[in-house]
Amino acid sequence: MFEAEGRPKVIRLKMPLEGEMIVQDAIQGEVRFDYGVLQDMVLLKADGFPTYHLAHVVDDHFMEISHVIRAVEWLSSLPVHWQLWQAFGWAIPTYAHVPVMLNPNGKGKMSKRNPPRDAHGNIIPVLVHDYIASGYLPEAAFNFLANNSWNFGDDQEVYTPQEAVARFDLSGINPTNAALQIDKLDWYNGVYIRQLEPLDLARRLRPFLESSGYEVNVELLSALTPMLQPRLKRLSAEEVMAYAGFLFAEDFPPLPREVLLRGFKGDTATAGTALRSAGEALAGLAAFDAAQIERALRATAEALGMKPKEFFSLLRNALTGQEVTPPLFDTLPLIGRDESLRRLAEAAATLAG
RNA sequence: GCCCCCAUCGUCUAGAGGCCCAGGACGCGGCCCUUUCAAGGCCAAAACACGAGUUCGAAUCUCGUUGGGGGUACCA
Repeated sequence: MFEAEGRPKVIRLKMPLEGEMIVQDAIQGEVRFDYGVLQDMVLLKADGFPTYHLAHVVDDHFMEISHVIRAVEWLSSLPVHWQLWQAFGWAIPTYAHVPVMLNPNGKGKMSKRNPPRDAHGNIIPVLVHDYIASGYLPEAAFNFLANNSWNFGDDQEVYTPQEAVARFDLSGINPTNAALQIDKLDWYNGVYIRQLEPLDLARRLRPFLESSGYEVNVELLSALTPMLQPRLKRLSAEEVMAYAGFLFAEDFPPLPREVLLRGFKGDTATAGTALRSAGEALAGLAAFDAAQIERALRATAEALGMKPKEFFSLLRNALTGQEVTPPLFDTLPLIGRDESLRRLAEAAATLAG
């Protein structure tokens, strides 16, 4: 009669009206549902296409799927699927409903539709791809994720996928929903960055610098990378520049007095003397390498009766213009002897004038 | 509303009745190292949601409450 009237029709799965259904889940254990509250779900829509429920069971049967692993939000539809398997008379695969990832603040599940935000209101990435683009190493992301709702055991936090696979078992998954702790991802990332071969790190850093518009001198980057390695939290031009921007600047214009004297408590004349003395010491070196530079500069500081801290902060100001840099002994060779001497002389001149 | 799942430090977790006045990690605080920043080392603070049971004994078992999450579509 419906058809005669031209009305659309669907095909539903008839569920028992009463009784209790017991399903098995590898993580949640035995779950019970009253048939009374379960609906007759649509299997074929009016347009003739199957719903997920039908497609899932039919597809997975013919694809010989052994384990269905999905998030707990699917647990509610498990009875329908269970009933379908039984209706078809097919063997039911192992179901495992894993906990969902909660937003970092623990409120609501992670979703790209409503991305979480940090304390500053910035969007926190949701897609794995976005994490990679944000400078997180795949190996760090894996390790971090693996430690959510599961753990390696033996109080070991850092491990490889191979090690994890060897130990992993569905029954070891903690059914509790877990909030993502981005701070810990940052820590993992640092751990993995430090484990990289320096040249590998340099290679991975390069595209991030280039996409930010920096021209990369491969030799310089390779020499710089070991200094960056213990300091970087992520692969990002921003972090690299925070430490070594002075090596990437187009030119190095004269620095104002307040920059040159930043953090220095002594008088200007003393500062000027220190810079000139450092220049003289460096000029006389047989080789411009870290070991010789360190020996010469420490001797100079001692001769001047200055504490290393005040002496080196003056040099850092004059040579880099930055408050934070990798250790000077290592970075000076990257600046080069001539340019280093030029910067020291220029700074001394500024202070004298 | 109804149904389902979950519940240990701020966060991720260890813990499957006595080994726990609860262990590890991140973060936080302090100290050491130190030319700045990191890294590294050491120390500290920090939790069994609550209430009833069961038991000689409960973070571990049961029930309830509260809280959180999810589902209630001709979406996945």
